[in-house]
Amino acid sequence: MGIELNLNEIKDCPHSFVMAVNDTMNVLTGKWKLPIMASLIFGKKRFKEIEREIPKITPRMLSKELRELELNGIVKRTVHNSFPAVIEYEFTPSGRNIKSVLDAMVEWGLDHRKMTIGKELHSEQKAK
Amino acid sequence: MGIELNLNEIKDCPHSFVMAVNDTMNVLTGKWKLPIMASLIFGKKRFKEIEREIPKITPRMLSKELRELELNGIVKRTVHNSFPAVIEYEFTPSGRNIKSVLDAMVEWGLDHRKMTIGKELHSEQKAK
DNA sequence: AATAGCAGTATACTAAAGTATAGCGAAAAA
DNA sequence: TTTTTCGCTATACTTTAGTATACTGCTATT
Repeated sequence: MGIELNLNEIKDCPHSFVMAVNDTMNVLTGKWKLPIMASLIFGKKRFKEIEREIPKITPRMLSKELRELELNGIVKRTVHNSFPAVIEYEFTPSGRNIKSVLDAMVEWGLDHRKMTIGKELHSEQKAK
Repeated sequence: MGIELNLNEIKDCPHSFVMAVNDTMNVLTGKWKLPIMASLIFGKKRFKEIEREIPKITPRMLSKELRELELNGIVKRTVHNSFPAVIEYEFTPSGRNIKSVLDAMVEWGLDHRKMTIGKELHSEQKAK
């Protein structure tokens, strides 16, 4: 599978590929998405727990990003009907699968650093 | 390989993984990076060629994004000493390899759509 | 001689993303 | 009874990303 395109494919079917990449990018972009996901790797967490694990995040951003992740089907929000209500966040199955994308990113990223040693300063990579 | 973490790994070595993911995200984020890369898939291109292939891009953005891609070691810029000078952009080897990340994104993206049919409107995914 | 193409840059602007700070209503702890 | 915790929201602000429009110096074409 993949984006291996010959000249027929590029005329016939790349639209769904482009959409798929866009969907994935939508899930991953935003300053706090990855830290939030990292904090959910080991299981359910409550709002304040996540907030504590990500020192500089504001509740506004955490709330906003969690809502997006929920809308996009990455994270499931559960309200337990106890008093006071306990609310928990966790990955959906599909959300957990995004690890495969992160794996590919880790692999390429490490490789890329190896291949570019001495050719550039990686500190400049952030200097946009 | 990958981000498969046990409790030892998460204490000892995740920093390089996090940096690797960040490097990859830096390469992929920005409205025009993917279209530009798509236009370079089949080989070298000149500035104006790329510009023509991406109808709504402005020369300012094209210039900026190409410069970033170059700084990040994804794209190579070559000035041929003909008159007038012809300037060409092409992938570096490492840049070409990022296809592996895009493949993973296509795969997850398609899968994710299948898994969430009926559960959400994908049009909402863009509505941040 | 005038026009068009190349490879961009300059300046000014709008829109989107992110931050800072404060506060809410309910309940539990001190 | 005051304070703290939970799970957020509201308002205002700053910063970053992207757009619009014009222009440059050079060469080639008409």
